[in-house]
Amino acid sequence: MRVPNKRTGSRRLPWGISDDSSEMDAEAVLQVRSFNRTVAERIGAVNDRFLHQHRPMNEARLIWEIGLEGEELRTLRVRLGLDSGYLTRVMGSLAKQGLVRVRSARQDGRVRIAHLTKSGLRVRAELDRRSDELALHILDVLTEKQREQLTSAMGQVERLLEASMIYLATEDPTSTDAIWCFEQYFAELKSRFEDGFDPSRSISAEAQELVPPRGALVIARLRGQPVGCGAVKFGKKHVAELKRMWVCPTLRGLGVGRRVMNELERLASEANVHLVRLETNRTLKEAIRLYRGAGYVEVKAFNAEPYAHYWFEKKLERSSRFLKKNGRDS
Amino acid sequence: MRVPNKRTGSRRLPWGISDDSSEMDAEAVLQVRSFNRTVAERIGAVNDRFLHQHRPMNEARLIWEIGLEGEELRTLRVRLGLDSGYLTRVMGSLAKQGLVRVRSARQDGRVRIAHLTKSGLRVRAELDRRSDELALHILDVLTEKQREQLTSAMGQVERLLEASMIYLATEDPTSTDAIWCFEQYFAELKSRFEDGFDPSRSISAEAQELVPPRGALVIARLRGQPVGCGAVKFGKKHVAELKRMWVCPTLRGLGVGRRVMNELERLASEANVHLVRLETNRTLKEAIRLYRGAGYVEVKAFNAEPYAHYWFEKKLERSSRFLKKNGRDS
DNA sequence: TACGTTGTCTGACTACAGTCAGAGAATATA
DNA sequence: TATATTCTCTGACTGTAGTCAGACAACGTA
Repeated sequence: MRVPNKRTGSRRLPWGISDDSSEMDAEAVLQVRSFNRTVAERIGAVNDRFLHQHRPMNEARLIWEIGLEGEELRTLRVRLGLDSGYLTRVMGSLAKQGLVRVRSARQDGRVRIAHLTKSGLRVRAELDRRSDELALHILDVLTEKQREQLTSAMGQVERLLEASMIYLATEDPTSTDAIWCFEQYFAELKSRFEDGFDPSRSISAEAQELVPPRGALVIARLRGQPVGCGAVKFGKKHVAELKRMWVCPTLRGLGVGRRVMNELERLASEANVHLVRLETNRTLKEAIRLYRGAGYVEVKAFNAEPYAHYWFEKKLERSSRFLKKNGRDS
Repeated sequence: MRVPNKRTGSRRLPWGISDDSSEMDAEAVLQVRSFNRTVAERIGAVNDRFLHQHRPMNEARLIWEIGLEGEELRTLRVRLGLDSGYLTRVMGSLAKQGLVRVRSARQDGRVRIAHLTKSGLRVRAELDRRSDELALHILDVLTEKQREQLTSAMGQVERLLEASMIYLATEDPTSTDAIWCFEQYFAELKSRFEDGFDPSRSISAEAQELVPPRGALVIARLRGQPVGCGAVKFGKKHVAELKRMWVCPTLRGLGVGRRVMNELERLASEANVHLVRLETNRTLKEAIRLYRGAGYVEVKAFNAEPYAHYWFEKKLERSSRFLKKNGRDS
């Protein structure tokens, strides 16, 4: 796992939030530790035994992930993080038990596809059932009110833990993931703007403008999947423009946009930018709130972007803060 | 693990709460499942790798559990649920690494006691540090507000999951655990009553009165530890009395008292009791609320208990509910 | 057509988790 | 004093997780 890397990676970002990690509430740390111990370790172990009952964990995971429609081995390998030789063996064991059948793909003779047999599907349904049963067993003894409290608290913990697992990286704007993010972004603009959105009418941000030294693209990821992005174009006279700020709808309100923006500002600052500007559409209320909250102030139009209603800018403090932080943390 | 037993055990109790488990909110079940998957499996696995880094899990657990003062092997065996042969081997491995020293106990030459050496203590401190670090890493990228939300939600989840892990059993009132519970109960009365509490002045409930056919003692346990109790004395004319209702202070408000009471009522009902009575002191406000909420109504004093201010009673419905439920669930 | 790449499979490992049967010493009990 | 019990230790297992190197066929590309 990349936990240590992720960690040092996050440390280097001067989000302003990690500022006080040394003075962080000791009670909070204790609560998280206690939670880890009680829930992640103890409940986790009980879960495994109860759910998989006599079936090796990886067999159960595979049966689950193959799903009803079958799945390519290479996909499974990546998704479950298994060694290719190991996967072959576990798959062979499942095949010997008559739970899966593996065949080559039509289009590409190299890739192999696993399907669940009928009895494989039965086993999968059984896993599903036990999962339900475990959940019911937990809820069973609680009162209605407690159940509501528990599920809502669980949802919150999940969401915030996921937030803490999101990490940022500067990436190539021509990668498939980058293009996917841009598509999501455009699709959202199109659906939200009062009169749609046509990228060709808007001010461009070509791929070559989003790589050093002309700019940068930051992608936020959760478990390897892209969940947000933001770009910056370094212009003349120490001025830069923010572009394509997008966060996956299900993960909004968790500060991802803020983190992306801070990272873009950091990159701009490193590129000797003194002023960051951006324009936005009036329908993007969360974004506008984000900008204002981060210290952006409204100015009059500095370009002719047809879809924009507001123009913002923010002076970057060129104090020793960033340098000091980078020096201290890296 | 005793999960399955616990489950059927809990199913047999007509708590009135588990009534609707079949119609239980499907969303709640989905939320719990999702939580189990995300938190218990994923985060749990990351935890382990990160915390133990290259050290076998059981070695790490042992180092942790031996603690600063040392611990008897038999205690460790029970606490961690390890096979005795296996424990010897793991302990041997730790000894070979110079992390622990094992010696025989003075009083009893059979029992062996493990102590951490200096380098063992260092390793333990390192585990401790990494545990902190992991917590910090989770909190790191969150805003102050999110941190508060997360820790409070974590606390709630922990508490409610623990509530769901509490199970009840009818037990022998002369066991050390039963006596411990009574001591806790008396100690609490003594500290809360306006003029203290002296058990000898109060109406008795001897051990032999709390075993069938004269009565029963129910003990609530969490991870094997007693955390609450309640007793019932079956009297003449189909009348029973509730006694010694106590719940560990840290676990109040989770419905444990209610569950104990329901179980006592069920036992009374089985013993052909029609009316349950109890008396209580005015300082025990939660208990009074519990009784009223469960359908007990205040009546005039039916005994001369010197510490009582209120007397309550409740008619047990002798409908077919209990019988039907028992028939259906067992 | 040659060559590198991709995806899979095999063999040969290591290490940890966990179980079972039985030996042996120290202690408790009849 | 004889016998049972408690606690630990040893040996001999099984099964799962996980790694590494290399073989090989199918495919894409120069």
